[in-house]
Amino acid sequence: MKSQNLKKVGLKVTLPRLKILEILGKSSQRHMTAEDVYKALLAAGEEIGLATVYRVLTQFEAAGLVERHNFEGGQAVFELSEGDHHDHLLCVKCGRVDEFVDDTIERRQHSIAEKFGYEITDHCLYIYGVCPECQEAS
Amino acid sequence: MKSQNLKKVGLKVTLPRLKILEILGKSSQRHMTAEDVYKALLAAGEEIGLATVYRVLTQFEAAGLVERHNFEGGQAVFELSEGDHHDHLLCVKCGRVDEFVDDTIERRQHSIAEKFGYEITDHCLYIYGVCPECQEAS
DNA sequence: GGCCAAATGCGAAAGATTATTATTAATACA
DNA sequence: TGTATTAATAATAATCTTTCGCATTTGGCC
Repeated sequence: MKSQNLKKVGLKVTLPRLKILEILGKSSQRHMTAEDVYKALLAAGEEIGLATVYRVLTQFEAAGLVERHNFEGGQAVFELSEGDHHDHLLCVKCGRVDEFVDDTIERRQHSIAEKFGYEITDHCLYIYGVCPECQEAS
Repeated sequence: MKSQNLKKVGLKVTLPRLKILEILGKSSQRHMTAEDVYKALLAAGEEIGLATVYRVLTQFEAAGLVERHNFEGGQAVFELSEGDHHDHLLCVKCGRVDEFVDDTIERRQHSIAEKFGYEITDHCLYIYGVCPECQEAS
């Protein structure tokens, strides 16, 4: 039950929050901008303001329910957290996003942070490139 | 000579461009926002508009003279390219930035891109954490 | 020095995100 | 279940970053 997730992190169970969680979970794109979420809500017949979308997404991020990514392009994208950390491959032509995990890289990151004396709070790796489909198309 | 760099990439040698290159090279911070550069120019007595700073930095990026990074925080930061690719460690408390290179990670990235069929155009790795000084302070 | 394309300055505009405030809804608890 | 309390929402305005448009200036070249 989605509402349990909200209660667990100390957020009131409200319609906008439930709907936004639902959109993030059901949409065919796992990575959505606030604007994408807003449009999806409108398409689903929900009258929820863009400001609320931003506010809710920011709260979800603080609560660890979603992750925010600053990909190139000026707009932040949000993705439902599912416990599993992963990194991203992004197509610069079509915007496609692939996910991957690499334990070797993860371990190296930790040893680098250690070497510099940092306590890691977060880390992200973005590989930009041209995906197979877009290579063929050109 | 800085002006050689500009000519080489097909940009006219103008005062704003030279001054911006100079700021990027001389400033104690290697990583500056457009606003930082603008303020540094003012402090140096140069009357160069913010719009010009953005325009010039974008051209420099296209020409490969500088790199733009989308760190957390909404503002892009720019750094003089010096041929050497490197990744970044960022302190979330004080904003300090450290640089590092790790060949193992670089190689893994390429093999991951290959596995997914991507042609890499760019890649960046940001590790966020608390630097040694900020750990002591808290 | 003078011409022409390219670059700059300034102000306005666009785009993304956050703040304000009155109103509404959810929760706790009688 | 009804009500008080408190937090959340809507709507709009504000802010912040970045870009655009156009008149003016400058750099490169003859």
